[in-house]
Amino acid sequence: MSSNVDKKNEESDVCAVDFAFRRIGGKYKGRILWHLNRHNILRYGELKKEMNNITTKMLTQTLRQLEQDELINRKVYHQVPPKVEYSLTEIGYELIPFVHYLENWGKKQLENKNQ
Amino acid sequence: MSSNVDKKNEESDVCAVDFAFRRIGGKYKGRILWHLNRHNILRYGELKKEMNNITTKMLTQTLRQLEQDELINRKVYHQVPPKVEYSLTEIGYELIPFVHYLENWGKKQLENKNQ
DNA sequence: CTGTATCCTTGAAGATACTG
DNA sequence: CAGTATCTTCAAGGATACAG
Repeated sequence: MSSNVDKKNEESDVCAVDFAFRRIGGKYKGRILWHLNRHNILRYGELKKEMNNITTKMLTQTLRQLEQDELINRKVYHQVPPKVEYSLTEIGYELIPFVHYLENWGKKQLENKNQ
Repeated sequence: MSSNVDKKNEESDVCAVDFAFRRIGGKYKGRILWHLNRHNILRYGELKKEMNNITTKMLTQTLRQLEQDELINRKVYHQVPPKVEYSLTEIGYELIPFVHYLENWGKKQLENKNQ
């Protein structure tokens, strides 16, 4: 792999940007990471309430993607009724500074708009 | 505005995250910012080459959005043939640290994958 | 060279009903 | 409680032709 990376290093850099954007893109991923960071651990239902109006389909689907990309942990308690807890993985946690950075940037833009 | 922000501060925080994600979401925005930062100024055609396979429709459309959100400048030289230069605004430039953060994060994940 | 204008395809997201 | 399963809608993105 490193053989063809050498000549076109710029390309692989861009791919990394692209790769990362695909990982955190979509309508809900940023907000889910934000909430999970704020609460450390959230059950499915708790997260759904925080997300306000998201459908179960979208929430489940998005959580599965995040889990597959290893940005979040999913811990199932085999009880009745069931209990499932979500939390950030280390990799996911590494995105938090960036989420906060974006949040502050966004706040700044919103303030300027409302003046 | 600040009156109803007090009681539900968390909500406005999330909105800022959401707001920012919409600004830099989409398939090409991150990469465009990345290239503009790298080259300072790029003409339409140069940027198109850098972007590799993007259609004129998508490139123009995305550039117009970025311009409207004041993340980039568009400078037209009324010549024949025309010449248009794109560059980052100050606001857009403020997103660069975040693009780089994501880039490094992405590189790290890609390295782990290929091992 | 820097775009517009159309038409078309695809995938993301939403609504709703149902289940272990 | 924590999801699945379908069906539908809609906007993002792509292909192609043309223009100032």
